[in-house]
Amino acid sequence: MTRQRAVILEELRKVSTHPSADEIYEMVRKRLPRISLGTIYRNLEVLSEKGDIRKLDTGSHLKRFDGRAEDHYHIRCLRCDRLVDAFVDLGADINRPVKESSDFLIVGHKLEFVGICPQCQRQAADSPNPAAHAPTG
Amino acid sequence: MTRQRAVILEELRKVSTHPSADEIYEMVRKRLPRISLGTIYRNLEVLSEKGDIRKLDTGSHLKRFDGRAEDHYHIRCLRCDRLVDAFVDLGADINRPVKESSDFLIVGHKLEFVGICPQCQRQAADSPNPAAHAPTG
DNA sequence: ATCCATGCAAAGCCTTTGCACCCGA
DNA sequence: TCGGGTGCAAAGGCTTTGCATGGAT
Repeated sequence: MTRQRAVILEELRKVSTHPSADEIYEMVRKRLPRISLGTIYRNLEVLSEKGDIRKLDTGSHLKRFDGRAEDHYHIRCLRCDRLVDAFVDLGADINRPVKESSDFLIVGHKLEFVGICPQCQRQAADSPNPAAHAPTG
Repeated sequence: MTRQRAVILEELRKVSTHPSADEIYEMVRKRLPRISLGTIYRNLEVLSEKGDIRKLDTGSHLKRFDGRAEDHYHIRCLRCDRLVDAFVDLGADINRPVKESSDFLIVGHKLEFVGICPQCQRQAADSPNPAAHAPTG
């Protein structure tokens, strides 16, 4: 665990904004001005493989990272792309119907809720936006 | 609806493999040898905005397209990235717990199941692979 | 002394975009 | 004639990678 890796992990754990690699780069650079983007990417990869953090590749093309390693879902704002944690209990084993009807060996699922965040709901009063999409996955 | 757009739609509807833009390019090129990748991308965008097809941006970095426009989920193979349809009924409104506990205006969700496809399960006997990831979203 | 991680920069991959041409209305 | 769609090629955004240096054991 190099200093770079430690700082990346620390900074990521400080926030709940699920920053992108580039945003993490900016955060870390304040403490380690000479760090490179490549190092950021390499360490984010290592940390997520170790299970210390999570790489979120659902949704947009831009990958986001989560300092919370325990299982939980996220809600994404369709307007501003804000991503927040959602610690909800869905009440049942969501995989079961698929396990029963498919010949795949199901090991899990990726689920992300989409909606409009409170901030954007307020703004929506001013400038309404062109609707949104439902289940896709 | 230009000839190019029509052929793209036709070819996409012929298959159930959820091809990428590049794969669609190769498919369409057999019928329209002079078509360009740019046209493929532009038309896939238009078609998915019209609701004729679906753009699948869950999972990998590579976008896939689905000729079936009606709501359904997918299962992705962790080993070979194969993507198959899963027309399952989850039995309950998956959004409800989130609607109740979040201040977002929930409009839907993206869900993708992950597992090992039958083909890869067989191969796994020969060369076991390094585990897999569970819920991420 | 060795080995791995770093910094730097270049390359890579997928996708988007500018622009002139062409085709159909 | 007009306007949008096309082909082509270049640019773009994010991520990965090669290589020599550098720090730690």
